[in-house]
Amino acid sequence: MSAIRLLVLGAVRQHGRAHGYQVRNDLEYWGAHEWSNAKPGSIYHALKQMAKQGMLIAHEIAPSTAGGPPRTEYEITETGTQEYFTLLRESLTSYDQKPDILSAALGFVVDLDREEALELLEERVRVIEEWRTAVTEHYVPEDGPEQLGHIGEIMNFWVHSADSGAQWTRGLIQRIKGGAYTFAGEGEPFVGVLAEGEENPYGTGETHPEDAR
Amino acid sequence: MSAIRLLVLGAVRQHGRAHGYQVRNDLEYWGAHEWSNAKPGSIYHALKQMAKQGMLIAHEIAPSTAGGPPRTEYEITETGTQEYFTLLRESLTSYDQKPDILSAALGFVVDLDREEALELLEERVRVIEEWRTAVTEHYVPEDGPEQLGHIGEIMNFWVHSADSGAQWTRGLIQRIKGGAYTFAGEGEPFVGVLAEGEENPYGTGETHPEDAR
DNA sequence: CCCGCTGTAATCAAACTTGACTACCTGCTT
DNA sequence: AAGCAGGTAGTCAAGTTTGATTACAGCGGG
Repeated sequence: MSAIRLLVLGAVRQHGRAHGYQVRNDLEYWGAHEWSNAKPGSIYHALKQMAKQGMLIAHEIAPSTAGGPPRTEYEITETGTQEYFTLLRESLTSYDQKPDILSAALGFVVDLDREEALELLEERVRVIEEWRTAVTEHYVPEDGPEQLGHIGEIMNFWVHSADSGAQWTRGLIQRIKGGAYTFAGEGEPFVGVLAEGEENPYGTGETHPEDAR
Repeated sequence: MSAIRLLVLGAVRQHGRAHGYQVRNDLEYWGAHEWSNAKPGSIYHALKQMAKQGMLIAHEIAPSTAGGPPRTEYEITETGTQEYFTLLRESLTSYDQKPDILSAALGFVVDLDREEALELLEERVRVIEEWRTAVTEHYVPEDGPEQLGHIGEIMNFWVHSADSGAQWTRGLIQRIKGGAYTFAGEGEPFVGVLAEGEENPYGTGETHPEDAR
């Protein structure tokens, strides 16, 4: 699974109704073009695909107030909302060491209630720990890890990343337990989207260092 | 860039001459199907593509000794070798927080000489540190990170990962400085491929825990 | 002897991703 | 008044990835 569907569903949902360019702009605002595959092509493709699959309804809109070709607005359906929460929960608990999935989920974690978020994150820690045990048990030869030579460094790297990920998750759990952030049903939600016309301080301006791949 | 080209080039190079299934088997032996997109389709596609681009030469082979359709053996060219080392150096120094690239490069790091490997890894640490500085400076609003709300956790996560990655790299540098592993030109290289007929202890047997996405 | 099972080897369609490109309008300049 | 820079909105072809499926050979049991 890639992060794009979760990102797009989440963006549309926060707006209630959004066209492609709005979604694209939100994702840029969140920095998603830096750490995920949220490029225009992928976004429009995801919108069309999910409309075809009944997660979004496409509304054709008259040639737009401000320039450009006729645009399509999308609205999330019941199926789409279910899919959204399924993806969100999955992304928070699963450990596939692709950081874009977790990043995307973090952006939406407050759509859950505080208690569920904590449960999912604790599950995440458990999953990472299990993964760690299984990997070390399964991949270390009986006659010691020296057998692996430098190949062992790959495993070493995975395990290090897993430990670091688990530690970070524990920190997040503490912050959430400590009352940080506003979760579902706790009053005025934090608004993470740009209103129509609001300027985007993090738009694709000067090149960011990450571009130096 | 994805890890697949580096993996495939490296595998072919170690064999001298290899057909798709051999490459596929090596990658499985290295656990690459767990942490990268090294699925059959991608491997065969990469072989064909790189043959078209002159990095590999394809030799049609008679219908094979042991079952299956006629197979094609691939041999790396001079261009392919250059590309291999370019990719390898890039993968060691770049920081794109996609762990599969680094993992792949780790598997081949001993194809460089010890001194160059150290230089590249030190460069990697520098790149990560620069990235960290740039990101924190660029993405933290003037009026403090609290402005970001829970969205700030995404950045927090990136930064934590970057720090962890830098720390791990420093550890690796120490181990290599301390004389670990056998690098290019230091005698008998470590053999990380399966000989024809050798059984693969890490083949796709029982499900690994990572499959629980 | 032939049927299904396993292992070897590769292909294919469908989905996804990428990066460049089109098209249109507004406002500012010359 | 022409033109062009810049913002808005989206499309497209080419390339890549995925997961399922095909094709063939050898082997063992009934």
